[in-house]
Amino acid sequence: MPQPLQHDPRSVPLNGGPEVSSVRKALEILASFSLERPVWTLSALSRHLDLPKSTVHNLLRTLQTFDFVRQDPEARNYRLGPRALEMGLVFARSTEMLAGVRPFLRRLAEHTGETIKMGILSNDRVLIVAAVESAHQLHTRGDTGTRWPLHSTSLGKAILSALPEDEARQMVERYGLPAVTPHTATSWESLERDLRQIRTRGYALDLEENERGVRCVAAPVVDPLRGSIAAISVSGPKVRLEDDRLVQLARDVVAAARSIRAQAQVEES
Amino acid sequence: MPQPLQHDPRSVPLNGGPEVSSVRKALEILASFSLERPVWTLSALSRHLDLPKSTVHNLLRTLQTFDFVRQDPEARNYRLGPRALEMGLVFARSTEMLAGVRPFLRRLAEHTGETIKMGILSNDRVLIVAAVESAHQLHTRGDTGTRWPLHSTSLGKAILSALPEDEARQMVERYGLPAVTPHTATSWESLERDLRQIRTRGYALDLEENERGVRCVAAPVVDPLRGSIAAISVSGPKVRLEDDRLVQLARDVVAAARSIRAQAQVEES
DNA sequence: TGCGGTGTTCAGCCTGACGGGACGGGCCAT
DNA sequence: ATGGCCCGTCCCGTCAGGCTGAACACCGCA
Repeated sequence: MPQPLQHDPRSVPLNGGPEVSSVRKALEILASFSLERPVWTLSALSRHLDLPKSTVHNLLRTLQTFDFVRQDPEARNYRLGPRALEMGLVFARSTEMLAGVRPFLRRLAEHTGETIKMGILSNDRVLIVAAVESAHQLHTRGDTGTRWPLHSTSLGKAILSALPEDEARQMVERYGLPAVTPHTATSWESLERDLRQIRTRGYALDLEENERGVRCVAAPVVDPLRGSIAAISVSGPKVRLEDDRLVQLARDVVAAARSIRAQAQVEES
Repeated sequence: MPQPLQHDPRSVPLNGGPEVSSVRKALEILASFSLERPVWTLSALSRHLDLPKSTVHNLLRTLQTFDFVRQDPEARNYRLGPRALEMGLVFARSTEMLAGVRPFLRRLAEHTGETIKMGILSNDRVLIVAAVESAHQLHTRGDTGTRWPLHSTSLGKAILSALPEDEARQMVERYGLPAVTPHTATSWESLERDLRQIRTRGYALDLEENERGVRCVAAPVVDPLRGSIAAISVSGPKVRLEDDRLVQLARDVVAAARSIRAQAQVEES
């Protein structure tokens, strides 16, 4: 069963130049809080990040004074603080494309009956920023806040397809191409062939590349001014998404992506 | 005209013990990004925080590698990155009380016809975490992500009323009691009298204490397990919120707060 | 062609972050 | 009770590494 990604201390991108290591450690602490593991004890963090307890303690104390992290008074364990939410809200509301997408996603969900997700690039993976779940008994989850690999998901591939090729390649190789299912592309060459197709036809497919039995179609949403790139997808069980329906869904997704971009442009006033 | 609060470099709470100063600086950078000022240049940050440009530059570089901050490739200015959103989502979805409140707020908004807000404590102020705006032509804004003083708002006072008295006092005095309008309580003693009343009757009023012509009623929502405290409010123009209607609205708000708490408890499974 | 604005780089000094180790308190099973 | 084990907290000596000021490159404007 594929899992959304937890923070992995190894994989951190380099963008040249020296870093402030104490800040890096503090950010690694922050990044450790995920949907799957929203609560940490000091010692667990210390083991997870392979840092002495006292170091983690110092950093946590500093994070606490800003309410980025909070300590439960009795259980003494740590979780994110309201400051985290504040930053998220500021990001969301100051990013034009994200501001008014929900209605579009909802409409697409109603029209297709399947789960709709929207994702953006975050640290070499796709972060789900908005989702509307299908009403069907059998459906894919739409968990906002989770992160997934670029190379095994339709959202990821859609985003990659809209990126300059060398950037795309760097990102993919920084994270690697693990075989999530037997259908996952595990070499840049095969992925690259896929991306070329995606660019010409305008949408990306995921045929059980990230989870057995699940198919998806995604289209990129590019904000021409300021190069931020998002993607939206329709996903569902293979039994409902046979080949010919997939083509129809692709059309719907591409159309929705276009109208989101159009609306974002209008709002740039 | 009252403004939501920007980050103020001076006012930062102390919780005893030493801090990691480079981390503190990095967090001050993050906290500088607000709804009112979501984009910064390096030099502006350096002036704002009174730090050398090279220092800010180092810190920004580190924040960038984790996608907490992004630099626009051509404009070269900085804004928050997707990682900020991720943290916000993790916080929101791992905080039981916040998970399913929107329907309650929407219902209350429909029933009262006025703007509904929900706020939590963040760094000695109230952070608006969710809101539904009134459909009336004339209405108060519901800007999520903004922060307001504790002593001059109904949300703030409702939260204070649910806190141990000494904690409440510390928070208020850390921030100070500026006179936002002529009706604002400017001494702890007068505020304290107000809080006592709030505790006995269960709701807080704001009679033009934060903005001329605006009245609000708020009730606290306490999560008994794990001491997190929120509040919800109804706010609108004085002309629609005369004395007797306020009493009715107070009843509605208190009832809504109760049902939110009840639902949160159920979900603690 | 300068001037004021931006962001970036570098190297040396000295601070202040780091981490080992000691401490105190719950909790559980012995 | 008693020990073991986990938790978080504290302190202080050491020396890596963060901080900074100055120099630099770039851009747009006058």
